[in-house]
Amino acid sequence: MEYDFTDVERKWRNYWAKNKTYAAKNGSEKPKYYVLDMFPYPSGAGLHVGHPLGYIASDIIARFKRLKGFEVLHPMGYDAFGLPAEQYAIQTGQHPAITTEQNINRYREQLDAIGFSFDWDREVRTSNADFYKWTQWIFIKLFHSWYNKKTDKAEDIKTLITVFESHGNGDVWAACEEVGVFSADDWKKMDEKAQQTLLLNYRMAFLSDTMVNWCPQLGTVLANEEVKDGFSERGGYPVVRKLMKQWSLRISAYADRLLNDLKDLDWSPSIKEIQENWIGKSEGSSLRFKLEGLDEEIEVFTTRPDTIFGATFLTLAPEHELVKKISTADQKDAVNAYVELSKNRSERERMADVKKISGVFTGAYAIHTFSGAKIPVWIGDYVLAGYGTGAVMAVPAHDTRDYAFAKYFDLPIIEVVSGGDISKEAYDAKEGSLVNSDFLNGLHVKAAIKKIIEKIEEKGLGKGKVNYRLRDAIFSRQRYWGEPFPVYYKDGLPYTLDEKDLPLELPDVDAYLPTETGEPPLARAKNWITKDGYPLETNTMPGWAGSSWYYLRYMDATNNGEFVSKDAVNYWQDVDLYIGGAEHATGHLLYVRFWTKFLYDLGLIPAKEPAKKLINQGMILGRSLFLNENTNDGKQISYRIPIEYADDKDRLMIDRFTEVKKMFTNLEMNALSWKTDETGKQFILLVPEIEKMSKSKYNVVTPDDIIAKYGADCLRIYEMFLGPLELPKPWNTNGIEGVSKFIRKFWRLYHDGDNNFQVSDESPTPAELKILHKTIKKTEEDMERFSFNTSVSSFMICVNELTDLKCNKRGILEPLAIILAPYAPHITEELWSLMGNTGTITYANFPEWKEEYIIDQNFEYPISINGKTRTKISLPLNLTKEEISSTILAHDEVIKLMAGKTPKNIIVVPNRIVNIVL
RNA sequence: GCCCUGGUGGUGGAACUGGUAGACACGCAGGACUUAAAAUCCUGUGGCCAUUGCGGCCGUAUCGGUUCGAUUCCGAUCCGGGGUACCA
Repeated sequence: MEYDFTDVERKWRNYWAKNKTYAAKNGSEKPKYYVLDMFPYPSGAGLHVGHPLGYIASDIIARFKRLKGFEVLHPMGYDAFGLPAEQYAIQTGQHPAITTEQNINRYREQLDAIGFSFDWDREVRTSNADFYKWTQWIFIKLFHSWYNKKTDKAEDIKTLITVFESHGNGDVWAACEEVGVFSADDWKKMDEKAQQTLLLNYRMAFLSDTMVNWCPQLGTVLANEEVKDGFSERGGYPVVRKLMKQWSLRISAYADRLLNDLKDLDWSPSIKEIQENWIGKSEGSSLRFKLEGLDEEIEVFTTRPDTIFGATFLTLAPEHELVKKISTADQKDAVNAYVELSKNRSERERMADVKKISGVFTGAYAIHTFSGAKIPVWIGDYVLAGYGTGAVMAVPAHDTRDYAFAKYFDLPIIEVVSGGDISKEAYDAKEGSLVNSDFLNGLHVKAAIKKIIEKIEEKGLGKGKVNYRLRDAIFSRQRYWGEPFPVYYKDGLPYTLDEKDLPLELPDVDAYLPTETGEPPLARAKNWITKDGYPLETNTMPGWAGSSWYYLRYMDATNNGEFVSKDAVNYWQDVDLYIGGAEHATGHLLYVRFWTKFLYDLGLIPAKEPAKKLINQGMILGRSLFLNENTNDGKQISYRIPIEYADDKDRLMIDRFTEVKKMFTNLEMNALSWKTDETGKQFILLVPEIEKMSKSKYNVVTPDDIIAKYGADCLRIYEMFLGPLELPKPWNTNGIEGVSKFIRKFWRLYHDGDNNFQVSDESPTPAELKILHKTIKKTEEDMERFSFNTSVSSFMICVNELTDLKCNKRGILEPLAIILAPYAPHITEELWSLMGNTGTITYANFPEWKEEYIIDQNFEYPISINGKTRTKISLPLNLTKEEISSTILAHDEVIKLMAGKTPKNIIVVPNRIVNIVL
């Protein structure tokens, strides 16, 4: 008779559900701890063994914190709007809500089977109207806000209107589109339409013509981070640039705060760095150049104003507005041809051609601001229209791209910073001193930058400026399965619905496709108008809308009157530990920070960052198997074989070959290298390869199979035992037997040889107490640094040692059950109850370890000679350095090892090591 | 190219602040129990040499440095994973 996990695990899961064991209490007396997982998109494929990795880790922390006396918020929900359900709807006509519901039910079953301690009363689904009501509500807040750079925060648009009414916009410093100066009188004379049009330039959520990433196959625009190398991240379809009227969110207003506040976050250096790069702050100066014979100026942005005397030409982006105006008659044709060419080249082509230099001379000349020299103005598509001013002052000696351009078109190169060899390559480093630079000569780069900016500002030619790479976030999607905008149009201008009319529910449509005229699917809905007859917005919000604030909703998930109550948010504040994949670094994790800061600015929430600590769990990789066939002409063809056809030695036995043959019509049996096993059966040895786990790669392992065979506790411990949480690792079940053995061995500590429960009330011996207390200490320390794999090891050591001592004493086994409970909740509940406790182990007290049980009287010193360990000598702990060295040197074995030599030096580190130098 | 990570037995990994490298587990080999198997238990297991007895040498990607002592710190190189890419 052995431990039967099936019944025990089922029994306790039912108990937890029935008793709402994991319900979190708002406003509890206890200190709070909020541990959150990135909620999943419920795909049709269900969970594979990689998904629960992070959930198990967070669940262990949640359970540990409960034992430590915290009120723990540990919720789960679904990121339920999204493309796959909609694509499926297009193919089958089935409403995406139905597919989504089915998938969620499947996810829920799988999650429940693992024994997570989620508070399911707080479940959220972004596609539920009572959730997206508040997503729409936040959008309305964004629409009615502007970013005041003077106070450095978002404010109600009313404060801006008040200023306009009294002073116009002359003194307003806002994050906004380019707006001309107007006075209070001008403002008052404007009609409603003019005023609204103007305000649209200031709003945090605004409508504008934007160059977007249009994906024709998906029929929608995509955000920058949804595009990889010119193809859509989902589906891998080509993406083109297109000018469209779109909703955008003014995330760029927060660029500096998003960057600065990173330093206080306990997030991994790599995620911080990815965000830093994505925000892309660069400091420099703007600078205007006059054009010869024209009443126009070109403004450039440069981070190296110190190299101004090395500027030998200017380069404009082909899209630059001055291109047409300044081109001379004899260059006009060449310029037009080049502009046309670049316009039609897709992003993809531009990227592929990075190394290919192209450009054309406009015929115009600029006057060098300081030297007065005539310098030519060129066009080149290495200059991007969207960054800085779309124009650069080219300093070929000190910029690699300018250097390549100058070499190619044979333009002059003047060295102005010493230190490199400009005959060979550009010298980009910000080190060295200035030469050939008039009043800057002799200065170091940093000092020169400071001086030249002063000079530029003094002459009124420009000013010190900061530029960001971060673009405003495009917020419309031409899709069905997303949040409808709470927006209608009057006179062609957008207005928001009244808050009391929320939610604006997603209407039914006859097909999930764009209309014949190319409008989004919502244009198909009947009566898609307000009660006053105004047309409603037909775009929907992107996938990341709901996920940008869902962590707040969990705090107060059923509140119908507010997105989250003040009491709830003041108690829970923010997420203490957030666990999820690193692939969300530039998307979700940036947007959720942005929305948090926005809501904070409006005084709606107390914390300005969503999550204090973030851990990115490593991906669990799949192991794919390939069958290699040698063709007659000596080539090799690989077939991907579903892993369920192979045995645990990667062998495809002959009796399963017919099934495989059905998948591949060309597969020739006699072209394969068959081998014979011990029993005479034929098989083919398949070739493994480690890659991402995915349905299409036939390498998915589901948690269900593992749980059926070994139990949920075993799956939980095994996933933790695989290695450090953050590292990516291939899935294999090689070690799972070891974990399963450990669980059975643990069970046997509490039982006699016939599986009868048997725990004694004898007092524990010092040896037993030592084993227990060092394990408590170790697991507690490991928990602090999220080192779950090493904790599992120490549990194994503990159980092994107690087994050796045949210890079955309550004084040891009861605390042991508690410290193991976060990892193996089912078996420990059962043992806890067998030991006579009523109720759950969840809220027991985590035992405290005591130093007195752990410390030894002696320390076994490793004795090294010249740094190499030679022997070990046990000595009492309380000796002085001198006592230790004299005892050691007098020791027989040491005398033998020293072979008559006199030690040159002896290093004694108390309770660590002794090293004798000969 | 640039930035960030990582490289330890046959395998997953441990060694937390420079102080006994390889914990724990898998696998493998041998043994006990059993009619047999499963389960369980015991022994061994980095490499090379010597194994009658101690033992000796090498070893944390490679090369070099700092140190009484380096998987850990520093420099250079190689390889893997991730991010990013005309951002002026």
